[in-house]
Amino acid sequence: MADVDVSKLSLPDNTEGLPTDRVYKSVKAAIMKLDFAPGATIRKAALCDWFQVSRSPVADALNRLSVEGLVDIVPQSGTHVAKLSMRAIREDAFLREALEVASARHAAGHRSEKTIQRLTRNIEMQTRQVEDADIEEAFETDVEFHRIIMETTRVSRLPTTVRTLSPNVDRARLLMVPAPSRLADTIVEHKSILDAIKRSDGDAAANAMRQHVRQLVRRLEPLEAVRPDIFSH
Amino acid sequence: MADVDVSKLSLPDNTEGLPTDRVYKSVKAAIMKLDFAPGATIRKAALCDWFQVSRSPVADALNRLSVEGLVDIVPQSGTHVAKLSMRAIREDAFLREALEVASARHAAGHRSEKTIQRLTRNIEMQTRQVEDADIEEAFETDVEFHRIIMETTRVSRLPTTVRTLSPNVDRARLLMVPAPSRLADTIVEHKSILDAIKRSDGDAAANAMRQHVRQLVRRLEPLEAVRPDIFSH
DNA sequence: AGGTGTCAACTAACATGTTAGTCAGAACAC
DNA sequence: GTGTTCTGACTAACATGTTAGTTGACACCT
Repeated sequence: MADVDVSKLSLPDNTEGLPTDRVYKSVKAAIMKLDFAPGATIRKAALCDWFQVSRSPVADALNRLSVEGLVDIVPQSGTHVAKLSMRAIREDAFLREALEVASARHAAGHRSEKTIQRLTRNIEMQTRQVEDADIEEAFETDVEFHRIIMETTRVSRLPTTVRTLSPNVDRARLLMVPAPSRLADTIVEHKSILDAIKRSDGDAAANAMRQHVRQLVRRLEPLEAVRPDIFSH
Repeated sequence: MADVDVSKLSLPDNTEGLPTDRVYKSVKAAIMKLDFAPGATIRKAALCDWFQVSRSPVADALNRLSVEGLVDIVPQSGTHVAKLSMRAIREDAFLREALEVASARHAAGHRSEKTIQRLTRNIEMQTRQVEDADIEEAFETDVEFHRIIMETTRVSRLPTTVRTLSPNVDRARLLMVPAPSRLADTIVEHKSILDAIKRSDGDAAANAMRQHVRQLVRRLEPLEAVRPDIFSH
């Protein structure tokens, strides 16, 4: 498999923070943005050259990514960007669904005026952004909607945990062409989640969130056939 | 804070596997069994002596444990066993509940005769073990009950993920004196979970599992007052 | 006595030399 | 042409020397 293109890495000259963290964040971002193709070989020496650091911080950073499942390190052989697989995506999606649904149920059981206000405004904002075809911003507002709900749980690491547990869902999502009709559907689904939270109806909030999250993986299913090069069976 | 007692580590002479893995597994086990007291200082040099390896594998192993939240590495200063905190326990418990509940719902929606048979036998076995006061074995059978349900999801890493996401729940659990009456309650709760799965009633299975899992954290709440030495507030 | 500055000891992070395992390809046998 | 063996280049893992940041204790000043 071809090598990754280190020139796609960000912050090569930024010298702030610990070298290990710089390499970790930079490589992780490249993998999550698909700038590093799934299956490609990562050459540690190339990273050492690029960041102008020794092998230690590079090895440490890749070890961390290995724990998260973003790279595969074959002992005494080589390091590769983890391939996508429909199995991994479905597994990730199960974990994400579990945590998102539990968060929605919690939000309904512990609703506050403040939260409802934030969610209401969020939906209004996204509605406007979709009308104006601001796809990029609408996407970010969508993520924010989920973050607001997760924050009600007071589990501070929840947003990070969800992303860490389901990296393949996020990577695969980038391969989809964003259908405008889907954005409208998203808003409808968000509204029904908010409605359930307003009524303090935990079951309804959980069900609405479950339906919402399942739309994503449902739309990811066809990807494997379209891009077999970056999928491992 | 006092240093950890390296002599409590297992397998000092076992020379199989990669050094990094040996150190990692050994130290992790010591932390999870509370052989390494929460808050105690881990001296890397002592680990090097104990395992007869250089600083590299020790540092790598502790980095992995740091990512999992089991040790706190203070840059250029020192490494400590993560303290317990009721906040961390509640956060862990939320994640565990979310995943266990989702698993139970899935089991009810995808029930097979084989699974029902295994769960039925598991409950019978635990009933006998409780009658015979085989506390240790009953505990293991309890864990197995949850594992069977998680296996229905086909998410192979689920049992590992649950444990990795909630280490503080497992550590705190060791501090409790096992009340015999609790074991009897456990069996009743397992039965109601199994009943719901038999009926393919996802909502009921989820609710039963939620009630069951919440018993644990409810019983952990008083611990902070009893053992303030290993809790950080 | 209480607060402050300095310094020495200790620590993790980083650099680099060394070891051993892996793999692709060449050479060879059939 | 096909399958096998060998070999050399490449890799991650490990050992060890070096650097720089933190901490706590002690002396010193107020």
